[in-house]
Amino acid sequence: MPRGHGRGFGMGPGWWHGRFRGCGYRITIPRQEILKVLNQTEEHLSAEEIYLRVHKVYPSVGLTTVYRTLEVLADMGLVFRLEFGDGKARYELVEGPKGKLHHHHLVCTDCGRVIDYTDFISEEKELLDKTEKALSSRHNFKILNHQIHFYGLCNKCK
Amino acid sequence: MPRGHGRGFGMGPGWWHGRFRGCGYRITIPRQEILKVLNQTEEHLSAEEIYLRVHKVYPSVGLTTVYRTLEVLADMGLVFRLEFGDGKARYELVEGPKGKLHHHHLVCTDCGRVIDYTDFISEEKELLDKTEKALSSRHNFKILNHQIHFYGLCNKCK
DNA sequence: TTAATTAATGAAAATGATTTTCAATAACAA
DNA sequence: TTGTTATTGAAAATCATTTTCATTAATTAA
Ligand SMILES: [Mn+2]
Ligand SMILES: [Mn+2]
Ligand SMILES: [Zn+2]
Ligand SMILES: [Zn+2]
Repeated sequence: MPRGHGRGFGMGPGWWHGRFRGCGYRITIPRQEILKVLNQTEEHLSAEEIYLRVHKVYPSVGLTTVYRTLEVLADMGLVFRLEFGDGKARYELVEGPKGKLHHHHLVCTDCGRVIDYTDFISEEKELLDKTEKALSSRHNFKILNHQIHFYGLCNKCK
Repeated sequence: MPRGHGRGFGMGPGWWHGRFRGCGYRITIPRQEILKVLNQTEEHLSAEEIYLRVHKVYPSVGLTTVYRTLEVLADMGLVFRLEFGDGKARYELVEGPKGKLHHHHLVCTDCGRVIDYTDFISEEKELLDKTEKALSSRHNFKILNHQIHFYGLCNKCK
């Protein structure tokens, strides 16, 4: 198992410390706890849901700080901010628990359930790369990332 | 040119009348004007932008009605509601002006510009179909539609 | 056509997520 | 330890969207 960027659960001070310091950010309890929450779930949590979980352990942490921290983390490229159309933004680690990396989403338009689509068909990745390059040059557009959302009805709702 | 669903600009009462009646909806001036606005632009307008344009012609039409109408139109499957991450929803006709159909979007994270990506690579469509089928069965999920958003920097912003 | 029915509307108020303000706090470099 | 200043929490502000409710007007029945 590669150790370069690897990170498990009991890794001491947290792999993100260096990243923070490098950007001139201070390491604070709210920031650590918010990252812990994100690293402990497979869900796509809203700011308020994250707040509630942090709040259980550190009741002094406020919702405002959660919003601010999530913005910082998104700017640093540590978390993705996702909108599935239910009016609130949702967040997930770019490099999620169990080393989960880039993936796409199935969203149930009825109950709001979100399924990560990780069974990545290799052809898809290739085609996406090719498409990104074509679009990049055709529209003189520097593509940094992309999102694919499938909307429909989950097994319970259809 | 097929006439079945075809529609140009000077088509009289509007091709959507039948659709409305079929759903039990009444045909009103606000609804007609909102559809006109959407049919006259290639942009991805917010509710307020649509409101401003309708308001110029019919100052009595209110923003509330624009929101309500857009919801109806989305439910009817005549318009798509899109979120590009700037905090306001944007709308476009499913079957846009010049007969533009399904397409994807390039979004500039700096200036917010949205580019329709219609230069559709045929392989992409095929692969997407295949992927939809695979996901459908693997997750027992009924996929109704999908969105692909590429985020990055446009020629002016990079 | 006209009257009756009721969907649709507009204004104002309410909502809910997110952002801003600002004085107090705490991280950390020296 | 101390000084500097980034970060914080609470409260207020903002902004898009929704709800409420009395009025209006599209459609239907006569
Ligand atoms: Mn995910
Ligand atoms: Mn478009
Ligand atoms: Zn569902
Ligand atoms: Zn731009």
